[in-house]
Amino acid sequence: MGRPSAPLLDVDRITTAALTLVEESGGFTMPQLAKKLKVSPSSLYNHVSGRDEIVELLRGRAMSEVDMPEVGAPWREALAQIARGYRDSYGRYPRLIPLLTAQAVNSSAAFGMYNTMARILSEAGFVPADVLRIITVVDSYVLGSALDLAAPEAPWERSDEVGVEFRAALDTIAGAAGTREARSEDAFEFGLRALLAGLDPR
Amino acid sequence: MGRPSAPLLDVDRITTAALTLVEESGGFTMPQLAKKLKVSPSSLYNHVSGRDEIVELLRGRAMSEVDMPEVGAPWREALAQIARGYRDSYGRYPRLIPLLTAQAVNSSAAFGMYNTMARILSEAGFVPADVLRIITVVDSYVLGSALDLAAPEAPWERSDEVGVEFRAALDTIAGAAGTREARSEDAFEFGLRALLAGLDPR
DNA sequence: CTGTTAAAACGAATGTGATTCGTTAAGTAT
DNA sequence: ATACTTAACGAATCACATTCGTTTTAACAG
Repeated sequence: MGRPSAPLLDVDRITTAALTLVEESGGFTMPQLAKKLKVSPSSLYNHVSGRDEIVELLRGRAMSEVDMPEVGAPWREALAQIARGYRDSYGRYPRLIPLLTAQAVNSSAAFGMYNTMARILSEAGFVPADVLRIITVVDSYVLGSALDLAAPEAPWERSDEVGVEFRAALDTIAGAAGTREARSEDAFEFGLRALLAGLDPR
Repeated sequence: MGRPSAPLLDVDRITTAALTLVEESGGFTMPQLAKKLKVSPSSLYNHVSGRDEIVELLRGRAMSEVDMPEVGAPWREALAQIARGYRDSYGRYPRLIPLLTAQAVNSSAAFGMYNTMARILSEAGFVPADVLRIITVVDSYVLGSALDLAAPEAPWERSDEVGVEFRAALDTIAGAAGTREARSEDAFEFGLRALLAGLDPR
């Protein structure tokens, strides 16, 4: 067939198609991707180095949409805003998360976030060792919450093996009609508040 | 060759070999597993339904080693102990974690933990809705921390793109000679304390 | 223009992985 | 003994990631 007059592919189209596939089916393969793009699998390698690079592109796509707080805001608010934005950027594409956790982070988009958090915490009066701890903790909590959001269903969806206290807790969600997604967000917000409340520059 | 006089395989041996492979190489494939067991790949299917079941067996192996606090302990202590044990059970096999996050939870080992947490929190005076929130939050935090532990290296191991405050924070770990593993645990402990400090039965 | 180079598609081929199936031989119950 | 089940094997199938050689054409230098 030879080279087409107008290019059929570019990195952006590949990324978008991959993201669509992930959202639809929870994953993607090179043949699937090629099919969606009406192209043969090997053609993809003219634009990306391989499957791993596509995963990194997806990470970049998800992370790009985090916005930073304005300077001067109270540190708890600022930190909460970053954490929320970070978590939401994952929440937009829940099924993407398991793919991202399987591979080492390479996106530079994360750096801006780490830097901003470090500045906020330093100005709040935390010592450098605690700054690093808190960044790690927030990072872990956000990632864990994202995984919770991505879980196809809560593991406790089976009525046996559940004790009375747990049952009482589960009954509260049976009444209130909230989606699993909404409950995940509610829990995230609750935990974030608790975490921030428990921090203190001494 | 036909059936051997003594069975070469059983579920336990398969699980152990798979765990060894994961620890050694970060993953396992059916052929690798068969080779390690000196058996042909297809023989494995006489004992397990497939690869996914082996992953679930690995989860069970990791989770089985969490011990529960004695009754009557202060709720913060009890909760902290569970969270630590939960996290340590992952920490024993760090390279296992990415495999587990890629698949839905099916292990009943987690139930005992959820039930115990529900009991502790109820007795501490938390309302059912908050009990569920806290269980979710702790679950997320532990899983996220486990992922942090499993990460091959912190994403900020590149000197460019790092702001001054962040650099100051990073310098604190350059001096003190601690392993990445130790730092991860330190951060986990720090965050756990903050989280529990921020909780209150009202 | 014209000739060369590089880009972008393709199809074929390779290697690996998961899984299934038919066969065989050894244990086990009747 | 006979029949059934268990647990191994090897061959075969199917999907996937990736590489390579080929082809067509766009872009560019003279």
